[in-house]
Amino acid sequence: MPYSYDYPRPALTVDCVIFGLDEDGLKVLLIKRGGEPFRGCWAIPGGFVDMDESLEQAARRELEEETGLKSVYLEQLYTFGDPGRDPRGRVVTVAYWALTRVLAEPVRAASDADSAAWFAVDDPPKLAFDHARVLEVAHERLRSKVRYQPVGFELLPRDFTLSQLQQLYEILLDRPIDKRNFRKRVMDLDVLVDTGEVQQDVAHRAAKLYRFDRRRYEQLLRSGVNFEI
Amino acid sequence: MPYSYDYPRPALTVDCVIFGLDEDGLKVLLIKRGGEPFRGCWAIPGGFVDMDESLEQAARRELEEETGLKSVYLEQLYTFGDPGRDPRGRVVTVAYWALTRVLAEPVRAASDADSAAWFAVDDPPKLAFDHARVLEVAHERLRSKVRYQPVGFELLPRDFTLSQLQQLYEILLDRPIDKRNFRKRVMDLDVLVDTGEVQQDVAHRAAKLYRFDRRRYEQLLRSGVNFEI
DNA sequence: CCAAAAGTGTTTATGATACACCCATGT
DNA sequence: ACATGGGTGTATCATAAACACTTTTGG
Repeated sequence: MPYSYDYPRPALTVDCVIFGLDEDGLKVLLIKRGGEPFRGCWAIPGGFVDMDESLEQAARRELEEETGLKSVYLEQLYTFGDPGRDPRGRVVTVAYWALTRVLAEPVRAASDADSAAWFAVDDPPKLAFDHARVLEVAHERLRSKVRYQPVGFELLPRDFTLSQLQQLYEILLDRPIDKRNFRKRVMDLDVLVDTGEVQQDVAHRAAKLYRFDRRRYEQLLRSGVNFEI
Repeated sequence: MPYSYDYPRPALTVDCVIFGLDEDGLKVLLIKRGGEPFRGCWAIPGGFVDMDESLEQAARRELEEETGLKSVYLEQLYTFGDPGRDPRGRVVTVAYWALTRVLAEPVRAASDADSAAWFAVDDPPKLAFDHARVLEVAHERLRSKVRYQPVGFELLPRDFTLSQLQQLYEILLDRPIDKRNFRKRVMDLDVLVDTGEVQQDVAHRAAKLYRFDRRRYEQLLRSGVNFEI
């Protein structure tokens, strides 16, 4: 092999911080480690990068292997590489993050992990490695991103009410939002389609169901529209 | 060594996209490669991560070795790791970026590189590896960051006039800015100190010189002030 | 006295915020 | 009929944008 490198190399892993939402608030998907080190400890799902796959492919593969979750839109978060972050030696990890619908995606314990479960982001268990820091960085990123991009739709069922959407934003932004102003802004963004359906089985007036129009959103995004909420 | 990893490992490098500014506009610092592959080709400065240094330390070290530049504030940009981005085999690179004053920092050709030089960001030479893409991502990041954080001060001499600052923002944002509105906004941010000095040797009324008050800026940033320009 | 950039306020337009009541449905 | 959340409009305030002339200095 011409010009091959022959240095000692750090090991390379990927980790996936997956946020979800249920009635109680914002959740994060963790796995219980089946092997050493930190056996039995909760951790962010992830694992080693194979030589022939891209970083994102690796993240996607590990996520599915460990939690059963697939087809989420992963975004690169940050690369953590301080010496000493792994007791076994030098390990650099490229962290990804994503949003998903908790209820629509029941997680299963899978091959590499004892079990997987959702935890409140505000009150996570003790985490392996420097994963508490990774989670913190991901949570910051989510909070900052939600302000200027309509990321939240990924956290809701496909069809949702405006009140659900508002609750979501109130959780993410951690402040109450005025109902009329919120609806005005959201409808002005022009990225929701009215499904024509309404909520079922509620003990009050049924709310209209909307759906996020990703196509339209990407169109508007390219044309420079501002999606600040 | 307990629990040691024994997988094939990608090689790990760091790269530093350094932006500067001179009379002609926005510049980027490149080195001419002294070895294969891409010998003689221009590239973003960078190199291998040692086993005992952090990623940022590695970036800082490589930057100084190859260009003589030190003490810049590096920020992590993105990690590029597609298989095939390096002809020698699997190489993952963690890219950093920074802003610096071109004139205050004459670059020298250094050990690992034939030579270093500044190039117009809009018209770079053909670059090694996927460095054209890396530069593109860095440029996007700069443009998006400059909108809500006063990053630009790093590109100017320590003492500068409001017109210089405005020119800088016009270059970065690529649009003309109204002089009175710009001055109003900038002075309202309350992060400039009047040095009491004025420009020397200009063939017109001498402008006042200001200095960026980083201490004050970080204070305000923590207290949640918005620095949108 | 001319050229060249520095410096300075006010008006207008736009978008953000605050705010309260009636409606539809299930029990 | 009542409890529960769904749905709607307007007035006010704050911030952003548009805009033109006088001042200083060196040549």
